[in-house]
Amino acid sequence: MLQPKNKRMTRQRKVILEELLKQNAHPSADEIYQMVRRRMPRISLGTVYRNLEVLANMGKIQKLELSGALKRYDWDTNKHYHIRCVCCDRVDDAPIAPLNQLENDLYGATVFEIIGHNLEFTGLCPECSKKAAPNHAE
Amino acid sequence: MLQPKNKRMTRQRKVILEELLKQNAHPSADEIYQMVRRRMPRISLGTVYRNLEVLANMGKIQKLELSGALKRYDWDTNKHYHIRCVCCDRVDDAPIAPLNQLENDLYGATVFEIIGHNLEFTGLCPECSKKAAPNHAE
DNA sequence: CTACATGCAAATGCTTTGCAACCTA
DNA sequence: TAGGTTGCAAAGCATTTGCATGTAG
Repeated sequence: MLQPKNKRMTRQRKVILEELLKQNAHPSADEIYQMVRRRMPRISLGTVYRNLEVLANMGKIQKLELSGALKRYDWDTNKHYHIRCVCCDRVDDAPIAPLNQLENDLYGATVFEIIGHNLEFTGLCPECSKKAAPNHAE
Repeated sequence: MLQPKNKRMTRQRKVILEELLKQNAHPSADEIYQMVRRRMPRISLGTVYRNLEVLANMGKIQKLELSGALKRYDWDTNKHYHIRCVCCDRVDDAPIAPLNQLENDLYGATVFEIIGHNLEFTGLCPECSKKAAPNHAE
């Protein structure tokens, strides 16, 4: 949580960011570790975790607050929602605009000082949908 | 995940449910364990986890899919949203009606078969709000 | 009776951290 | 050169699981 203020752009930091930028998916820390490892075999998982945290704090990437067990990372720092497959945990962007007025609806109705909100859809991706209903009479 | 079909109402199961029903908050498994332990000192944490899972599958309670590290449990099985304090992790119900039309907006726009959605607000509870801005000139 | 449950302890899996060596600005 | 950073390994923590014993129906 406590981090130095003066951040360096180390080789590791740069490669982690580069690899994440290539992704359309929303990889987990370990998946990013596997990708980075192809270019830097000696990098450690701990370094990946530390750098993802730093990059998120720098605002260069977004740490997704999703309901699954693993944390996931997104190079797209714009506000947007996600949809997660309940079966295989695949995460896509949800094609829906941000609900900007939502937080106003809560204003005055709660004792909390509202900071933000997060919306997540759950569903079945095409692959798992097929698997779940193999004898589905269309 | 795989569970027997014929569920029994054991002493442990009953006490866990009773204690959860008393709560206005949304306790974690360990918090429930602590509460139940006062009445059944020899109950194990594993039993609490197993029973919370069973009770959720029976539809008697709700397992919250929130973004925090811990899973939380709610006796209110009706669809509703929550607001979480980013500072102390306190979770309250969000005073806002379910957005039933939301999933329709996605229909046809995604390759996913939509199952549901979850909306979570983040904010500061009154206590943490005070702590965060002690010299706030109102 | 017997299939389901429990208590206990060990195992799991993701994430964090202490530390000495190593770089980057 | 100083302070941030790394690799490695160990620790942390929530949650799950194997197994022998106990119990509800």
